Amino acid sequence: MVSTPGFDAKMIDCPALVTIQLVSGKWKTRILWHLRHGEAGFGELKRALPGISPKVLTDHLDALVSDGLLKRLERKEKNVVHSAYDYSDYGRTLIPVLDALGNWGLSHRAQ
Amino acid sequence: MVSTPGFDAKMIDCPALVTIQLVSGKWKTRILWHLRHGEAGFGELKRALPGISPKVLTDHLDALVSDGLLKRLERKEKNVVHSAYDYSDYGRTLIPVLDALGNWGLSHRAQ
DNA sequence: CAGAATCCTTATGGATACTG
DNA sequence: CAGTATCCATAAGGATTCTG
Repeated sequence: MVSTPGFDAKMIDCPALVTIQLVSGKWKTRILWHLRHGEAGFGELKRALPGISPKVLTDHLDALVSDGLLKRLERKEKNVVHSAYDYSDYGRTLIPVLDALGNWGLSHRAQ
Repeated sequence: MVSTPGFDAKMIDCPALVTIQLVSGKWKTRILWHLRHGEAGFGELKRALPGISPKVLTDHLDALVSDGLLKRLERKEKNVVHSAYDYSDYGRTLIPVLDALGNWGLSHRAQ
């Protein structure tokens, strides 16, 4: 898994670490970034992230759901299961922070 | 090393990833957090980060310097070498972003 | 479709002893 | 003091195949 461990005492020295832990992982920010446009299904995410394997996508989504940033929506049409992922209310509060990260990244690494 | 690879094309889809990459690493945010109070020597950092090994501290500092966030200051008193690390001007622009991360971490994980 | 199961490679971090 | 040099453990990520 890529999930976040419990609340480590060491984090007290560094509040930023708490947040970083939640979004660290090779594909987590890209998943979160993609979902800014609204929910997306497993397959859509897979297509949006060329190169990711189903196992790794599952790992990352599980971690994000388990950390409470995303919620999983399951719909059954007939006997076909379709699942989608979207921000939870809690996760949505992180978006401005992701914006701050993104803006810094753009202005300091672009060109 | 813990240094950041070149500018990956995939990052274009996710500007936040650019920033995250620079501060990902078990001790990087803690190092950066500590340096907010001003420069610190190798030994001081080591003491401030209980549990870190000299090799890992070196790895992380090298990465941060190589990514341009920190600068290394070397002073020779007699034949004794003392080195200290501090934010570069470039690195200092990241502080508000670290604050955003820290504030989110405090308000959403504390209690 | 949406994963689960397996197996495998490598990156990251760590312990310890040593050095200019 | 400020690191190097080694060797080691584990976690993170990946490729592939299979299934309800």
